Amino acid sequence: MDVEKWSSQLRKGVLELVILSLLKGGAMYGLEIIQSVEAKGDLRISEGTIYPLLSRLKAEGLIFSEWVESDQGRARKYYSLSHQGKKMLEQLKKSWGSFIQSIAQLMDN
Amino acid sequence: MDVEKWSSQLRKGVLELVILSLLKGGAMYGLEIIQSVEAKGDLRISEGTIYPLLSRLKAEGLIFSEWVESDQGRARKYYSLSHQGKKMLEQLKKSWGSFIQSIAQLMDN
DNA sequence: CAATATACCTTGTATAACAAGATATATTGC
DNA sequence: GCAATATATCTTGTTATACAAGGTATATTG
Repeated sequence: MDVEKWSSQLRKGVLELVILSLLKGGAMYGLEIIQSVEAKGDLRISEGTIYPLLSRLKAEGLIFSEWVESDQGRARKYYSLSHQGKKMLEQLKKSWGSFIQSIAQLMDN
Repeated sequence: MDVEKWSSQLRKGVLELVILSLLKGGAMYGLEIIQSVEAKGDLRISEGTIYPLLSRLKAEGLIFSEWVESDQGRARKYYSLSHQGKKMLEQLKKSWGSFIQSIAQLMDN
C-alpha cells in the first residue's frame, strides 16, 4: 500500500463536505475551489474530480450555479449553497464529527 | 445525497488504518474484527468488506495469518501485524492526523 | 492572428465497499 | 446417525468515486 494512493482513497466522500463548507463562505467557481482547497487544506483536487462533483451536487439540488462575466479570461460559473445544501452541510458535519471520533477510539490501544 | 451512502464512501481507505490499529493490540480473526469495530467505533463493516481487505493487507506483507483451533465452532484464521505493518501503521496515523486537520481548517469559515 | 492563459467539461480506468450467496466445519436436538 | 443451527471464511457482481488525460470555449497579448 502506497501512502499516496491511500490519501486518494481517503478523500472519497469527504470532498462533498469540503465543497459545501467552502461555499458557505460565499459563491465560488470551479478552479477557485481547487485553489482554495490547495491553499487552506494542503490537499490537491484535480479538475477531473471537481467538475463531475459539482454537477452531482447541483443535480441533487444542494447547490445552484450562475454564469458571471469576468474582467479577465472567460466567464465563470459560480456555485452557491441552496437551502437544502445548508441543511445537508449540517448533517455531514455531524456525521464527520462522530466518524473521526470513532476512528480515534479505534486507534488508541 | 444520502447520509448513509456518504458514510460508506467515507470509509474508503480508512479501514486499513482501523484494522492495523486493532491488530496492534494483538492477533484477531475476521469476525472478531467486525465485532470489535462495531462495539468500539459505532461503525459496521460487512464480511464482504473485511475478508478481501485482510487478503489485500496480507498480500502486501503488512499482516500475516495462522489457523488456530477453537473450542467452539470451526477454526479461526488469526491475523497479526508484521514489522512492515507496524511501520505502515505509523505512517497512516500521521497521514490521518494531517488529513483531519486539513478538513477542520476547510470547515471552519 | 498565432500563442498563451483561463476556465469548464468528458471519457476511460482503477479501486473500494458492500450485499448476497457459497463453502466449510463444529455442535446440538431428536 | 443426521438434520438443523451456529460459527467462520471466501467469492462474485454491482455501484460509486477519484483522477489522469485529453478536449472545448473564450479572452488577452505580442
